Amino acid sequence: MGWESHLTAASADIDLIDILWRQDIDLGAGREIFDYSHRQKEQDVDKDLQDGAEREDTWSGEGAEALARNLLVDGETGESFPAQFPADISSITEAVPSESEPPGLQNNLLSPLLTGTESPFDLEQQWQDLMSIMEMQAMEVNTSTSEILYSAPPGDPLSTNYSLAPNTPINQNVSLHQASLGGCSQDFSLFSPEVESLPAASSSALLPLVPSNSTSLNSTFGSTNLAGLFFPPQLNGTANDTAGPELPDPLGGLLDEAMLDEISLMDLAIEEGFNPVQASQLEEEFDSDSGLSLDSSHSPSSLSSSEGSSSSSSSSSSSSASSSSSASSSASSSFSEEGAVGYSSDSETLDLEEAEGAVGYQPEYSKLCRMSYQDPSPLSCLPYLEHVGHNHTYNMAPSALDAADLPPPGALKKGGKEKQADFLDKQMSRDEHRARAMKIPFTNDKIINLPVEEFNELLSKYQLSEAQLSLIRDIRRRGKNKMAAQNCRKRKLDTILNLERDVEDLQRDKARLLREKVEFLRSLRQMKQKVQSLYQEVFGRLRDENGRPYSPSQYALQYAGDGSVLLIPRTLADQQARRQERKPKDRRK
DNA sequence: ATAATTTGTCATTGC
DNA sequence: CGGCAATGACAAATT
Repeated sequence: MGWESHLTAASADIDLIDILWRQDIDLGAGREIFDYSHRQKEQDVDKDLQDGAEREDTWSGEGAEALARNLLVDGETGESFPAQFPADISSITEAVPSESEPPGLQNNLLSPLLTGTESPFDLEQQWQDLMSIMEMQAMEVNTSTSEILYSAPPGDPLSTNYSLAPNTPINQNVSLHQASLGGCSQDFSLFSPEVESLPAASSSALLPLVPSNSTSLNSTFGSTNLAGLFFPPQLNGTANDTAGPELPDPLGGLLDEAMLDEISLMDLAIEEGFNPVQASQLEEEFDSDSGLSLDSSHSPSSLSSSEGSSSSSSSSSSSSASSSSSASSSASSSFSEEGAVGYSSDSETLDLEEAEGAVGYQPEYSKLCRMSYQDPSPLSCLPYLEHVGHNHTYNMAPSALDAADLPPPGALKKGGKEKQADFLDKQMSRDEHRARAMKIPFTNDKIINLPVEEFNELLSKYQLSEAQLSLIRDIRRRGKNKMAAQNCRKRKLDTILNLERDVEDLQRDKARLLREKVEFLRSLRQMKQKVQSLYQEVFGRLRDENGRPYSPSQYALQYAGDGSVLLIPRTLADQQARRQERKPKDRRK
């Protein structure tokens, strides 16, 4: 390969000569100064003559960058994690729809309760409305999780009902890490102490949670609302018999089908691996997993910082600072030498990976390794980086450079200078060859990277022909453009990485929100169940003037706004429930 | 040997 | 106007 490349390079050189001619002409250089033959000779010389000095220049910068890249690469491999996450999500989302199918199951589950205690519900209209809403939600929730959650045997309706409660509590323990339940539980306690007694397991689980954070739930479940919310579950039972399908959930609005699907999926996921208790931890882990990605917040800021205009980059900055410091420092040094000054800052802001990528000298890195030759180990490359840093010597005469350049680390062991020289020659850039051919008395590195003032000073120190001057100008122009292109690509890469990070962050947030939603729904479901049991308890203990129990089919309990509970005829309750239900629907539309 | 990537160069644009 | 950086496009070089 190497030889072939050489050949190609030779042909390319000829082309280059033509190009140079054109450029020279463009620049105004007289042909007389630059004969074609001359050029050919020069180029040939370039090929033949392999200056180590120029090579050193190339490598110094590149080598350092290459090293940096390796480090970065590792980091990137680490980043792969986030990628996994999306897959999980997708799988979850895909799975969701399937789960949504079995809504009936839940109804069945609830129905047993209803059958047992069903008819006797004499609830106020509000109660019914709330209940209906709750039912809807419960249905949805149940559909998603019913299968999993409700595995209780279909024994007596009552037993089944109660069985549900116990099951839920367990789930709560798992999922209920948030105070929402707490808030609910509190409400419950207010309502009636008995309720808690029924689902002992659930209540116990709930109680501890209660104190922590009930704000969200409380807000949603205002004192008035609470009654309604709680009861809905039971209503489900009753509603199923009477008007289950009819009642739309007011809360249902919150739960769109899509949402439900996701939730159901989430439920599955949670049940599989996400314990509610651990949920928070999991979330943290997720965040940490991003590791590379870091917090979403980081990314946006960093991007802006790096380039202002182009993109947002971000997250990497923080991470890069610590871990990459060593690598970054080396990289930065290389940068300065090459002259890609502009973006050194960017590289710093960026993660190691990014910085390296930006520098973009993977090939160079390999080259460096090759250069090191004697030291195949990657670590050996590091010393080169140091050299790179030192490359300033570069400016020295090429011959001196050659001698001093590579070998210093002790690389010269086997190969002999010749081999290394060959390598160096191969690594020399076209412009370096040209410069050598034209006998430019200073390094391309200087030509390219020196500030204008120093550059002019340098030129003034030598008497250079027009051809040499034009070549130097071209070298400077091309060199700067080369670095600009590298920076540009680096920037582009950074932008992409940052966008990917943002996507990962958003996916993580989405997953977290879904998890939280599932947990809330679960707690809500449990609360509804508790309300159901309470409702049954209360209703079952009511006696008419004759000491006989009220028929659930004829009467229902309704929760009044003032906190009182009324026993009203079923017909009234149903009517009120319908009225209240319809309004929310219209709003939705 | 070919396909895919990376890197260098040029032309253009805007500052 | 000249210089310079950024960037798209194309070509050469590498993998």
